[in-house]
Amino acid sequence: MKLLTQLELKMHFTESEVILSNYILDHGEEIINMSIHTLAKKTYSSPATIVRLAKKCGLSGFNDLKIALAKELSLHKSQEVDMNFPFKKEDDTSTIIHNMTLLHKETIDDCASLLDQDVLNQCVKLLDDALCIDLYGLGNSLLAAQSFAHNMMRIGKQVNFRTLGGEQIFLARASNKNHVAMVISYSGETDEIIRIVKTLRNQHTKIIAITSLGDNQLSHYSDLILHISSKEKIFNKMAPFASFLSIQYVCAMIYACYFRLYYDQHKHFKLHYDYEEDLRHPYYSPINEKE
Amino acid sequence: MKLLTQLELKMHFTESEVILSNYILDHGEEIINMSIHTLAKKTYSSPATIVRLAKKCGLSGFNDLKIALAKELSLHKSQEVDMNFPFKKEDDTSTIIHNMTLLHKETIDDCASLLDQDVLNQCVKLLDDALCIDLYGLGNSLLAAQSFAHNMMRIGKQVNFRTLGGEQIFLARASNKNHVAMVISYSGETDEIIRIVKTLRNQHTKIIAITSLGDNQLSHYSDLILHISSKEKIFNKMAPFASFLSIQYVCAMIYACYFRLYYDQHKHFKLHYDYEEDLRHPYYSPINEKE
DNA sequence: CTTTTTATGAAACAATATTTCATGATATAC
DNA sequence: GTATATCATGAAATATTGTTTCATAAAAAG
Repeated sequence: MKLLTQLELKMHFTESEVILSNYILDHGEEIINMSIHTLAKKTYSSPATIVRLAKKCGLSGFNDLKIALAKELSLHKSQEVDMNFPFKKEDDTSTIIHNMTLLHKETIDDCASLLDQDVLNQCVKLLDDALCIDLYGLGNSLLAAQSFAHNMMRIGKQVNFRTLGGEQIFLARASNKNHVAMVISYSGETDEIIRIVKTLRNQHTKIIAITSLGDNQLSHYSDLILHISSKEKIFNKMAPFASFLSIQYVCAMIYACYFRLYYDQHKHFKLHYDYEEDLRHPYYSPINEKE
Repeated sequence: MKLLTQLELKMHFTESEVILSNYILDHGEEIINMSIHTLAKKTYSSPATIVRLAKKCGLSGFNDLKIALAKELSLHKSQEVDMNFPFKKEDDTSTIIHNMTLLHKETIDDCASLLDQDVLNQCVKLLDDALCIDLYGLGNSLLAAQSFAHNMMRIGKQVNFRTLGGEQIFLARASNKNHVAMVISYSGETDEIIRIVKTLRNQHTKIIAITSLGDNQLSHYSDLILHISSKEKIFNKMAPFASFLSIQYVCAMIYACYFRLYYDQHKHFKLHYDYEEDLRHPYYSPINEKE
């Protein structure tokens, strides 16, 4: 049986053992860095009593108890983080890192469960057939999708986007039925984005939306919809970590599935992680070149 | 940093420490029930060497090492994905999603274990004291850090960067001892980056490097070094997913810790996830305005 | 009221961990 | 090439920490 469970049950515990077990339950992490004599003093008992308790719990001694405690406490740490308040003012660096790491992993899990395989396959098909792929989005949304554009271009598929404010509408006006537009917007209700989507519709451009769950105008005008995590509220108090990561994740999945179509063609390419190699040797090595 | 990670990395380890660390990695659970003298005998070393290794890993001694080991081993190991070949040509969409999701989560775990709390705290202190923060990096590296710049600027801290090719060197030349430069480069050996870092040194600019593990020129010239996962090889066959995510993760941690410093000042701000709200109402609500 | 059982901690003891220090190896300076 | 400094290392001394013994006192049983 688990140590912590036994300490809670206090089966056949004597008076001083009850005091001791309560102290251990209340001061878990501290005990681990305490000597048996210190703990004896704090609980107004003795080393002998502590060792007796440890043995009563099926352990060989106090050090064994410490290790059992360390193991169980490392598992017991709660695994839920509030996406809108990942940490408090009083939290120390270690807690912040822990919570922010969890937030990242939770976001990924969340996005994975929202990802519709069929829609993803249809998106990849659409992108493959497209003459031109155009990205639309504001601020962080477009930023998160830019690495997707870079990746696609590396394997020879053109992806266009405009970063200058207000210029995306011109890209939309210049598109046609052979284009596929990827429109990224969390709310799916921003005026500028809706204006763009309406324009795209007029041009008969195919539209893939990456947006949060629920009905919104963007979804209404789109051919295919890929959902991203909506646990992070629109008015996040800190920063749009989850939103950024979600978009990036969905784009990575699209890319991966697209890549598979041309796996043999590209698997021998030397693709450098951050363009540094590309900057040294601006052109990719040809497909048939030896590695 | 996690103990097991450090034992694997063997940074600045001596010969006998390497033997010892390998033995510990191979005999995890056994070590926990072993005395320091027994372990010394098994590894043909001495108690002194073991204590030295423990201290080198930031622990107080052998018992502390045992506890750290117990904690880390109790956390079950997740499935492993080859970061350089996350999926095969024959894999179906569901497998690709599964593997790519794991790759993302593994990368985050990996980065979390590589993150040095003390260095992070020092970075935040440096950034807080800085008159100006400048970002340097090529391609994806800079892209991944741009959302950091946006987040920082939202809470009133100026962060500069240049995206036009070759222009970053001018930013470096214009910096001085009151500036802090964040230089992001996976290899830490790209000519352009080294040229920039040397310039920054001449200008007495403080340098924070975000780079992969191991000695590289960038690390050599930097004041503080934050490491990112190096499991993804430089010549990744598919796309620099892990590299991009790693940089973004480290930047998110810096931002979160920086944010804490001014928690009260900013917690009532309405920070929108993707600038859409900002575009509607270009100016933040003042601090004292009711929510 | 005595005897037995039980709980308990002080202290002696044992084990385990840490530090010191001498040694030899290696690198660096002269 | 030699002198000097630096480093890695383990034996031994030392310190710390954990365990056991045992005397005592209180409670329960006879």
